[in-house]
Amino acid sequence: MTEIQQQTRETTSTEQRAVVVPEKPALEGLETKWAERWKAEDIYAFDRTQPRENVYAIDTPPPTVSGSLHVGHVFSYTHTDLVARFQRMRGKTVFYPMGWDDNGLPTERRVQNYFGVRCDPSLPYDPDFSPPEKPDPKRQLPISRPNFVELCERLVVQDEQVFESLWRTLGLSVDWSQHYTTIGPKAQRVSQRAFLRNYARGEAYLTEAPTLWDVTFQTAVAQAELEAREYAGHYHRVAFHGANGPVYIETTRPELIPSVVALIAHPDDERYQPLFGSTVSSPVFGVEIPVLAHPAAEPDKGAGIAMCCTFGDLTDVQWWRELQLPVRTLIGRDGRMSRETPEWLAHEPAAAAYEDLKGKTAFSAREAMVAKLRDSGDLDGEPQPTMRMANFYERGDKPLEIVATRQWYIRNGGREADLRAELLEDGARIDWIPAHMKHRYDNWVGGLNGDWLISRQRFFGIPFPVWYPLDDDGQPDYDHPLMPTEDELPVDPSTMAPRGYSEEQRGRPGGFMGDPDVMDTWATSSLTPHIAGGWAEDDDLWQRVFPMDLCTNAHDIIRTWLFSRVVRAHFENHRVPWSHAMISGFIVDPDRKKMSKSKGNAVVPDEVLGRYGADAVRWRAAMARPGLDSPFDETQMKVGRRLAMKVLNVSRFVLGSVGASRIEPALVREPVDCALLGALANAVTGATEAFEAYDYTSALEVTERFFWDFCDDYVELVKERAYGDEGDPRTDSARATLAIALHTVLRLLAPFLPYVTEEVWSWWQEGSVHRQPWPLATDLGAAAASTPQMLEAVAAVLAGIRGAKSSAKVGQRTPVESASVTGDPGAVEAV
RNA sequence: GGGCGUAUAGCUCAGCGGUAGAGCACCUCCCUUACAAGGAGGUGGUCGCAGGUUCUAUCCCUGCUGCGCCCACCA
Repeated sequence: MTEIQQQTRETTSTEQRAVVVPEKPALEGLETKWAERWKAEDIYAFDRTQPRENVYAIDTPPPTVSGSLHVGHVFSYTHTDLVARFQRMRGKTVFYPMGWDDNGLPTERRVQNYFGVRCDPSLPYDPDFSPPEKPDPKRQLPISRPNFVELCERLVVQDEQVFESLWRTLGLSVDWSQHYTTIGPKAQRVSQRAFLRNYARGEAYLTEAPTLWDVTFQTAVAQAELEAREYAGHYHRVAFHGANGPVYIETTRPELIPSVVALIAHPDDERYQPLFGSTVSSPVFGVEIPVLAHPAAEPDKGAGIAMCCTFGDLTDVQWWRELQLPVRTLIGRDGRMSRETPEWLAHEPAAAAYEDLKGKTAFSAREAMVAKLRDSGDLDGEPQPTMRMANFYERGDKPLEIVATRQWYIRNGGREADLRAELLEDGARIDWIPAHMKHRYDNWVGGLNGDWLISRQRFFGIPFPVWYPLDDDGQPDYDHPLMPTEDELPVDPSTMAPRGYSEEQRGRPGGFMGDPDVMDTWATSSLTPHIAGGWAEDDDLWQRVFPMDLCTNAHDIIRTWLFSRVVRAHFENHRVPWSHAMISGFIVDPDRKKMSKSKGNAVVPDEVLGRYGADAVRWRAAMARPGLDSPFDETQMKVGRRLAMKVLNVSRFVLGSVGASRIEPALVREPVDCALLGALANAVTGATEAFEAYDYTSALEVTERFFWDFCDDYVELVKERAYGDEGDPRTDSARATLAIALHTVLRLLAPFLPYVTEEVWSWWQEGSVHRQPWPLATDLGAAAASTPQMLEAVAAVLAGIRGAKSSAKVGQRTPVESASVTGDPGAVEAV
């Protein structure tokens, strides 16, 4: 326990102060009242003078501020907060920063829609620009990149205020002075510094390679951002012409026939063995192409022989690489067929046939191609409709193309068995909650098929701190990039010149060009421990918070955020960035479908918080165990609200009617009182053990069980005795027990119901309940060693009497004339 | 196709070797001096299916089925 808290403990347990209980206690208004007080008094401030062993550090996912939050977010952030509050009361100073993920494509899209603009990097900066009064989403106004970035920065500030306000209302015990953004100067410095170090150590590299490409956003996309979706298409049975007759292949993408580089079948496939080594000519175009063998060809798929194009899919990439085939790219970055006739189609009849395909989208090129195949008689039968899975960018709505482009990568084990094994070992060093979530990590790392692509052809992001020298012809030399020193960071190569060059040399032969790309947002958010923890900038802080104790995120971003942080810390710090990973499930709709704004089934947090109050929503969140999906059900919020109301009312009774009795365990003498404290001691122990194992749900259940029994049975039972005269040992015992139980149970409930517990605490205690020490069974005195059996027996008698009254259909106030209690506590008869 | 999880009262979930528990919902009663956005009492289950281990299985093992998620799947 820290010194601070030891002092607090003495203060609260000895001081007697006036008890002020409101006439009509209510939940309404508690959020505003206490959120303001917590902010003003800095209740959740991190104490950076504490040594590492007294620190509990949390890495929290920075929410995408341009998105919208739904109750799922509210629940999982609450889970983190439960742990934070428990650890704080256990005596740790909690490092609990909040970040906003505000860079990247989601922000760009929101700016486009919000202001009705689009970025055109060819335009010059307009210092007097102001966005259109009435945005027309159909006619987006083209603006310069600097103007566009200004709008992004303006909008995220607005969005971040909304988010912060929601988190404060929810009662997250974040230290807001530690907050960061993924586009801010600190994030820029950290991202660029880490990148420079990755580059210097050979972990980051630039290369030209086939890349998954989104034609809508015109940017490269990483493996982690893929989503396989069903996509309707047709199988086309198409004839290639060999020396001994036609060879039929089946394809869903006939528009790629002009870029075919080989036909490929399995080496053991007897049907095609005679053709291996020969050539066939492509339909319509008459291009001679080889027939080759490769084990990745599947004999039972389609015709068993596939056309390999550069590039139709990832198998094509594999064949191209392993069989050293030429590149015949036709689909460009805009998703359209090349407007130039490529050299391999320069001869007739290919050149004439290609004229009709030039500049067409993949879709219309397909139609044109099918018509040509019909004309030439190379289409066998009619196209057969089929549903297949295709790769999409998770934010896009057109299937990805594969385009050869120059991109920055960070090694992640996708190409190296040794590194992959090390990263799997890292996963095993993390304590996963729940444990089975480690499988997700292992599956992902084990299934990587390439390094991590971090460059994006977008505008609002952290630029690569890189320039390229231009040779005498003005061509960039990508093999000798120019880098800044770390103390120059952050840099923007689009507005700054590299050392030794002047701005006039930009784009000139013998001069330089800036790298035009930005980093993907994961390349920044993979460094959240470093950004928040002051890596390489505030070493004193860094030493106190890293490695962190806990990372929390939902299971869908194990493959992205969690894994990428492991990669960066592996290279930079040679260790895992946190000891524990607590994985949240989703909040799903009543049909168990994932909530999402696009499906229209997302529940807006403000409404729920307004209707039931933050404590009730937090209570419901706490009922969802780590890793388990939980259906949203509003009726359950009422239960949380009822608990919060009960806390107010029973506290009002204990403190108001009975008086602020002393918290003196020595006064507790009566057997029933001792039994109550015994039950409380069990609850304290149970809740503590559960919380230490990150099982906040069980901690709540144990606490609630005690609390309801306390209210329903014990309080009813001792009312009369508690109303007695002070000085009567029986009365004093009852009152002390009530006070001790309330004093303890408020602290047990504080992580779950921060508002109502704080409110009640303020009626009779100094300071914030959230800075109090977590209760210990040993604080309850000798009486707490009693077993709760006596209480259970009495409760059973009470239940028997109540049952008898209920059967007799009389009010519970009705006096009992006689009751007989036998050794079997269940057998109670009342008249 | 591979992996992971899950299957218990109408709903949400706990239990995990000794013939079933909670909350909600439902029914009944009670406006009781902490509490009607309450209180009290009660109804309700061959614990997915089929085998196996065991004196005993909801719980352990095997197989199957349903559901969910992740991955793979563009010929």
